[in-house]
Amino acid sequence: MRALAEPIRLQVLAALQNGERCVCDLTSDLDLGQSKLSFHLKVLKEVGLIRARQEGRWIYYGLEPASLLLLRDWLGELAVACQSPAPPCS
Amino acid sequence: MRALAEPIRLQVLAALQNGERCVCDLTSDLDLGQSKLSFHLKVLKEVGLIRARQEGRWIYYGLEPASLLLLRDWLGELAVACQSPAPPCS
DNA sequence: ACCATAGATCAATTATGGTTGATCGAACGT
DNA sequence: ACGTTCGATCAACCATAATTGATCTATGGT
Repeated sequence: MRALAEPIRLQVLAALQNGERCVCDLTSDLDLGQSKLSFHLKVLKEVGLIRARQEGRWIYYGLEPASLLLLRDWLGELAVACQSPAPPCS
Repeated sequence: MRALAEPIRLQVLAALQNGERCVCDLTSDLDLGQSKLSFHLKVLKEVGLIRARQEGRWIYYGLEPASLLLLRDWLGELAVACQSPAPPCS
């Protein structure tokens, strides 16, 4: 969850929404320094939100649908039963 | 999204999962200092994830289902179209 | 073998966000 | 009107995370 806190990382996820992209494309897409982007990609990869695939000289990053759906379902469950009446304060 | 970054705030959301609770109950539920809890409640309220309702001397906090479902749907959309083939790197 | 490029990593700095304790305001009871 | 309790707020401190520039590794081309 902390991984979603950073605006740049949300941009990265949005940029990967339509499929894999290599790092060099992402740097120009999002207009970011190489080091900065690499840092955020690492954070996203460590928590399992994205995955990396090396192909020759380039590395393609893509979303990891399973973990996204996990988060999605968790938010859904929160929203289900939250309308119960308040218990009286002790 | 930044509001979900902090572990304590996730605990608060979980504590509200089954309905409203007043601040005094939350402090004992989560074993938190009053000041600390108040700070995190403020953050969650500012982004619209929870709402406050005053009843006499007490204030009851509850989840805001609409915003939770909004986030939920956003994660769902991310996971839909992300399996497209990677465009070749320029 | 050599050079160029993609990308990761590291150390130093900076910025951001969380914690703590004290104080303040509002609502209630007597 | 007074004391008490709930909860918000503020200022000072502390911790964590992001940025920057340089360096390092690996791959591919010539």
